[in-house]
Amino acid sequence: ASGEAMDERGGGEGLGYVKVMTDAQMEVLRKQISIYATICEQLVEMHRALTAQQDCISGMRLGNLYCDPLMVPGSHKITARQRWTPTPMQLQILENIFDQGNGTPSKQKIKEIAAELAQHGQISETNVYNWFQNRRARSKRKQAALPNNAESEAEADEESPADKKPKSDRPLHQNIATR
Amino acid sequence: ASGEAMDERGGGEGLGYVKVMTDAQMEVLRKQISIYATICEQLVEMHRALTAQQDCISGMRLGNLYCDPLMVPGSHKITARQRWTPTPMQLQILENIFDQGNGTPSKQKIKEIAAELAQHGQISETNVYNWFQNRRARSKRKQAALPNNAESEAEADEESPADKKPKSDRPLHQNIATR
DNA sequence: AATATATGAATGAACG
DNA sequence: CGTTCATTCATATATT
Repeated sequence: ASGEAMDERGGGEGLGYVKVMTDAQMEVLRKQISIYATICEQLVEMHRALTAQQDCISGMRLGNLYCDPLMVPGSHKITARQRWTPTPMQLQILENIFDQGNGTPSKQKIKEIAAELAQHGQISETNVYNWFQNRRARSKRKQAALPNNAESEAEADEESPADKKPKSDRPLHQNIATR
Repeated sequence: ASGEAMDERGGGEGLGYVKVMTDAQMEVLRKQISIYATICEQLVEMHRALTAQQDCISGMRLGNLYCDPLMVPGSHKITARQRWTPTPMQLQILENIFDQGNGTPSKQKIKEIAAELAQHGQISETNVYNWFQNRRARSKRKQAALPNNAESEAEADEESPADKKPKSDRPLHQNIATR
């Protein structure tokens, strides 16, 4: 039970169930991701091609901030946030690194990562450090929190076979233009 | 998708099983899609900005790739996630506990509370944890609001178990430039 | 229905 | 490091 204890949301009725997807639904999602991945790659490439020729339009760089790839998360960059929010691209990269298993990135590593991420948006080494700290802590917490809850009287709420460390599941399409 | 999971694993047993995903897995996918969606949006926008000046480079239009397709309706509606909603009974109990002043329900307490609430409806420890976090944070924020107003703030450690959901101040920052 | 508000959940940063 | 705080996001509910 409590497979993903720290993440499950109570459904509604007291009936203990595991929310699941059918193969068909899964297929839809897979396809969606695939489409996005493809489009992203194409767009990134296209962008490269375009910017490569931007030189001829010397004056028109839109300043230096010419909508650099995936700047600013939610929307456009107009809103100055006080706290850092990783851009999708940054997130992708971070997740990738995290999934590689090498736990606590050394100070040196942090620097490198930050440097790379800086190409995709504003970021500081502290941000990277915090991110890894949080990521790890939360991943851990998720995995815990399921030992005992047999005290639920009369509730046949116990099962959920698929339980594991939620860490190693690779989102089947993780990498795109990680550069 | 040929419907069911009749692929590998010959599963001769008459009971054809359905391959499914847990909530956690689903969440991963959802996030992935979300990220891609965002990246796509930004890339497209970026592309638009660039092509706007492309006139001098006429030959480089790359056709109309614009991933305008059915997806990316601005907000990725791929997977509407539902959230836990406390039953009146659960809410009552939670409020009671909260009003008892013990500001920080330790993990152990959380477990107990969750166990108790489970008798009145589906719930998880995370739900309880979140509830307290939010309750406290919002109670606090409310206090901080309108410091110098004729309204005296009979707040904090009052009782009134059945009381809840007072008026809200003005967050005034919900959505920003949402396209 | 469209908009506004309430509130569960996610998460960057800070604390001990 | 583990835990907590503060802020933000997304969705459920209420209001028009």
